[in-house]
Amino acid sequence: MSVTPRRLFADVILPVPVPKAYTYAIPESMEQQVAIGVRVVVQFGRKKLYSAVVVRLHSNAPAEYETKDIFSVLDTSPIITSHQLMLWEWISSYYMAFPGDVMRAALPAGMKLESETRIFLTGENADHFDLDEQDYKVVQLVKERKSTTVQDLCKELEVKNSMAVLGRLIRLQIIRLEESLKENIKPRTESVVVLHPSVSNEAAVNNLFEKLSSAPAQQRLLLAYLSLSQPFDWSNPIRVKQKDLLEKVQVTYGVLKACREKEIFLIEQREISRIEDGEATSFASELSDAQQKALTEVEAHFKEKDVVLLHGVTGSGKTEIYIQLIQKVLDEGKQVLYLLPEIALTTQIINRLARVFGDRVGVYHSKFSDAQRTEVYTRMLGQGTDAENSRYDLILGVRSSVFLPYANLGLVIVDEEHENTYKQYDPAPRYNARDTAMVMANSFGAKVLLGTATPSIESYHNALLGKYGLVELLSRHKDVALPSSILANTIRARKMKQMVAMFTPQMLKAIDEALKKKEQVILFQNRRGFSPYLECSDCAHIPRCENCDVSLTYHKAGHNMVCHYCGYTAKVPALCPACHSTDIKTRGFGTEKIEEELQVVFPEARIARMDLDTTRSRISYEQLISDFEEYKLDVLVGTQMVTKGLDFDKVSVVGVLDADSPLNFPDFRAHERSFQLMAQVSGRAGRKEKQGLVVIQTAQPEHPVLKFIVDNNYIDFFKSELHQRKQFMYPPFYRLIRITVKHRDRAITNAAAEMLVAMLKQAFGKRVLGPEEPIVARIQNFYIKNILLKVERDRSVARAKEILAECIVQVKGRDDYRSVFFSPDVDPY
DNA sequence: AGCACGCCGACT
DNA sequence: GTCGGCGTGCTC
Repeated sequence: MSVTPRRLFADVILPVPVPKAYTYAIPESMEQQVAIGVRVVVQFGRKKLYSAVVVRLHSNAPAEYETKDIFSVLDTSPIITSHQLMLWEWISSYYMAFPGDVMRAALPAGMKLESETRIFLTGENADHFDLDEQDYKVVQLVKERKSTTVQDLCKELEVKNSMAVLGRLIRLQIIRLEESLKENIKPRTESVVVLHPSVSNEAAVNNLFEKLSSAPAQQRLLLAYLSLSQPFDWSNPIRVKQKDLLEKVQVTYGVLKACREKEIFLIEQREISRIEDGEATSFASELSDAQQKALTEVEAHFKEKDVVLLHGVTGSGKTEIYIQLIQKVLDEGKQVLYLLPEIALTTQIINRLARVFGDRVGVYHSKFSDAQRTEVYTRMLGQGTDAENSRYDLILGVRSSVFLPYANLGLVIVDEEHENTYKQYDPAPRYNARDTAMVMANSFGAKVLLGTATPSIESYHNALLGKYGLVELLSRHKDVALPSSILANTIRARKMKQMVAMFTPQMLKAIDEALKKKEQVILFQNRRGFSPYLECSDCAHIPRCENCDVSLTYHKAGHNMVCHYCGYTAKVPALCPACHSTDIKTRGFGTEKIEEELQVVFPEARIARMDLDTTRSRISYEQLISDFEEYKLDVLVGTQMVTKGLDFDKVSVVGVLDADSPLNFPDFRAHERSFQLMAQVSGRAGRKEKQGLVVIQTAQPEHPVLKFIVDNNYIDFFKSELHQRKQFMYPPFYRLIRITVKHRDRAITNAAAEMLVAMLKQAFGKRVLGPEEPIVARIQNFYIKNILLKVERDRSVARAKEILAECIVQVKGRDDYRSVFFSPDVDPY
């Protein structure tokens, strides 16, 4: 009778798009280290090693397959918390994404170690075992180069079972694996100065002063140190930055060095964050009566409700209210997450919060390097080197910061709650950070504040239903008047031949008057559908992308044509490829064209353009903004970007060049988006004592949405929109799932989409829409069809998703549809 | 995702 | 006759 040894198994999430966790055996030597939330290295497939995250431990040996052993363990303590794992699971099931996709989105690249796994000799055991020829060869190879990567080693070995050899050597602890980060994160340090321990009381200092009578520079240094390190505490002398000290005394490093040698000072290295941190210098400013009232209301709602919607018009000073709330939560010893959309996370707001909260603020921005993001992550785990001080209490971040390892979250602020950039689209998981943050908050029992000037229909509806608390702040701060808006009829102006380029007389008059008064102007052009393209004047040929069904966008810089979907670039042809005419002209108008035409009309004006092309780097973006702030520019022409969170005092006129394209966008959110867009741009007009003017150019001045915008009437807009949503079965009454069908062959795409629709209709009837051809029906040589599934709010969405998943499996089961891609997008934007 | 296996075209 | 194209299926 033999007793089989109890073997432990670990289910792990791999960073690959497979539908579930995989089970690996835990070698006895690793039993102590393997825990839920630690990363392990495992072999997956024939020769690939991955770092995976342990999500479950058990002792049920799987019957249907052989388990492989875990190769090695990477962490000594979990780097994923239980809250995070819960969140991963929720995202994976709610957004129908693979766990591996969630893992990829959740961890900064530095912790994913798809980077390079390196092999090292442990320097032990090599002589203690009888190694066969292959083992020996591996050991020799590793020895020769000190360390090597798994990939290189396998290439060189030219044996089939090299993974098995590696595994054996690891188990014998002859070699070990280590994840080397591509970008090695060295802590940044600074020099700090502190009194030498021998100078431990006032008498010692006085004594020193006398000794230094012949060294006035050193005396001054000592004096400056004492004044910089106020309030002084002998038992715990304060460390002063070397840089500050030397600057104050205006002496060179040599003087300080002399002091160190005389054992007056110690110079130490202190690890600092890569993120600029300031001391907390200013306190939150006083709230106005309206702000104070709103704050009180928010807090009152929080007593009963978990989520509060703060509807505050632009310029009403929501940020001050946030600061007060953050302060209170931090005082309770809890953490705060302040979510902002990508474009709104500017240095303006970062600096403002850093001034109030100092180095308790961590910033998580996609434009920061991976090293910086990894640092924020590890500090949140409390694994920074300076442990007690290191944990951030306030995270200021974009979408992906919902994935950080919070320990005791108390409050989440979602600023610009309505922003569609909170929804990730491109790589799965297609999650909405606002909704995900609410789930995360819920697991901590934390409160959520949604702030916006133009609430999303969903959120406002929830507020009116009483699910969220609602606080309205509808007057601007410091009694600044809301701007007045006028509609400029482009059809009539065109008929009467009053248009100058793309400008109506009203628009020109407004710009002219502003310029004369030395005030600034912002012109907004919705990018979508109006990028400049080329057209042959003789045969009307339009250059198109080879891989996608779109016309190529003309870029003046470089004189080339670019596809905005796949990046395909081509030089502008000298002759029309269709008719060999030389008369090729640009059509449509983008910001570039507007800037050009405007310069012709107002040759004196200093005009700049702000769009994707001019703001590729963070520096150029900030440069533009500061130039505009410092009044080095008169007019800023821009896309979406100019609508977000920028506060300029001298802007008196805002022009919307084309209100029609967003209004006519074929999508159920077109009206909502238009309202938000125009309300946001309008909000840029008229700060301080002056009322601003907004000029909206449109071909349909009777459009009801434009009426609501001109009247600044959100409530009635909301009511009318809600009515439509109900009638046409859209959110918030129905949940949407959009399924994108993709294949290289148009006929197969269409047939597979039709088949899926037919199957879905059996289960969902008329709640299935499509298949529809998207605006761009071919991207990178894949033909695309969309299917829309509507699910009632009170129906089980989970069940609907199950049915959908089953249907997809069945369609993919058909021989000819095997290679068709189906990607579901839950709550699409 | 990555990799192997497998079945069809242009080469020694 | 093979080398290699990428379509398909599997990975604990």
